[in-house]
Amino acid sequence: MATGRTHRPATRSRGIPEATVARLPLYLRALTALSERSVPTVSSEELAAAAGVNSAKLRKDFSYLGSYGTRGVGYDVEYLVYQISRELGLTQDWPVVIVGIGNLGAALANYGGFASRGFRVAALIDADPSMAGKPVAGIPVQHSDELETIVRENGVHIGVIATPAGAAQEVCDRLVAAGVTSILNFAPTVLSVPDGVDVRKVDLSIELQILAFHEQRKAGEEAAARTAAGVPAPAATDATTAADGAKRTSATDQGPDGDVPAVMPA
Amino acid sequence: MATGRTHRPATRSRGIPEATVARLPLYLRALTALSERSVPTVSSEELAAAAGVNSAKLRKDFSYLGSYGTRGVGYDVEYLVYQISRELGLTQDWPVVIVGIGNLGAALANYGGFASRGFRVAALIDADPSMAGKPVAGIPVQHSDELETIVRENGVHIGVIATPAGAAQEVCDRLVAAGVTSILNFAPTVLSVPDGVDVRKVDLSIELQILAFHEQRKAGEEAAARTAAGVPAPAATDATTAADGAKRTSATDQGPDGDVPAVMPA
DNA sequence: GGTTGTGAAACCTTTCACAGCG
DNA sequence: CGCTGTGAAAGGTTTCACAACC
Repeated sequence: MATGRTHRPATRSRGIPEATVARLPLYLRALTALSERSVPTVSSEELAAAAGVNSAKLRKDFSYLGSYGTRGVGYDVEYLVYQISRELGLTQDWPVVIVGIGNLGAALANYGGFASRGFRVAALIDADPSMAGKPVAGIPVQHSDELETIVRENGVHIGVIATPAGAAQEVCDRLVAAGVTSILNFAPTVLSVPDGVDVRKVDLSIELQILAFHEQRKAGEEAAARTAAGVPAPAATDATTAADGAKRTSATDQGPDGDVPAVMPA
Repeated sequence: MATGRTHRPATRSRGIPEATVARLPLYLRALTALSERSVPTVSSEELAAAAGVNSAKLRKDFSYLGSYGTRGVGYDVEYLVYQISRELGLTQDWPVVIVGIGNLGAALANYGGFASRGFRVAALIDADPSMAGKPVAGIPVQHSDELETIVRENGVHIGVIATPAGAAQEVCDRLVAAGVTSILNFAPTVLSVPDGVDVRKVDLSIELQILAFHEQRKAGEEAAARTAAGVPAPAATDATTAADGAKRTSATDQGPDGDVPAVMPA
């Protein structure tokens, strides 16, 4: 594993596990909802249910941030919102550029969740000259020629790539050269980036394929469960998958778990 | 852990770890590209580079599927494509419905990656009556009233939710009631589903927040590294900072790592 | 009473390193 | 020789369960 840094020699204090970091936004969302309903405090149990994780995990996660709760009472909603926001770096606002304004790019530009958190869409960029000037989500699209200028002048550190696969690497290179150090990639490609640049990848078809795997397994199980010595069907795996809680109909662990996109210090 | 079913006589073999399952689509994509270039065989090293993981991991992953390689040579591309496709359940085709045809829904409908794998968009559904009949990606949008009928008549097991947050739970309930057992959720909500239904969640703003966390940390490190006794900045982490990795510009481990969306047995 | 915070155990994932085979 | 396949070690994550505290 060539990976340059990543390792970080044990980073004492403030050594928040990746798995925990990935869940903080989930807690933040749940807390924000509570805050809007003016709920003053929550127990780990309640908050965990709202965020779709279990309470032991949530308490452990919070323990990495510090001791922000009160025994016998719970957590102060407002205070926690602030602490988590600060930890995630959302108390400042991050200018973001979106490159590739097709349907997906437009969807991203219109997505309210950005502005509500510490993100601001600084510019929309597309290679198609006929798009230039056209407003999307109230922001005029700019031509790729401007990419470097835009990134530099706005001090953009985070870029979103929503171009076709073929254009992604070049866009990535230009973003990085202009100063971007974090990239959210929606194109179905593995991006090469220099050391020190983080890439996260979101891939629709990969998510579906993972679902298909489990779906197939369900079908196999059904068949196998009733057929004892049945067909040479795709061998019903262990189980792991589904089934876990009682017959409850509440979400129990929807959040992060263990896969797909991830930060990679390049 | 109230383990509902799970029992199953321990069905040995075929116990593929979740982390591995999440990477199979990555390998498949890389292999498909090689296949298109008519490359007959690959070594674990080459394939790993193309998929953005390291070779030891890749070999371990493949070892769960069986021994499909040849020592001293590598893996047969076509054969591996087939084996992985089969393992993921992509040799059959999965009808999928997309609910909520806004920008995101349209982007999904237009996304080529679906059809190319074993997925077929069986229907597009939206609650807005004025959308009804309008073709998106060549498929006419149908009104939500038809949801149950569409799901049943097409034998749909996988549903994609791209509605606003407020509508997601209701849509989810209806999909599940009609027979859907796997859901890909793009709405920023935690969905409640009965036991046995898998949910995967893709959340744009969460991905950005995770990037922001690392971005912030980078800034903190820089400041701290040069300031020894500097400002009371957000507590600078350790700081492996400066030069340490090679100057390589290749991606090393972009793929899955350990967070975000995941299957959740409900 | 109730609920947090946390060591310790259990579990899962990645990485190492090399035996085994073509 | 080269490369796979895999035990074993290392590291990370989740869960347990209970002491500490309000």
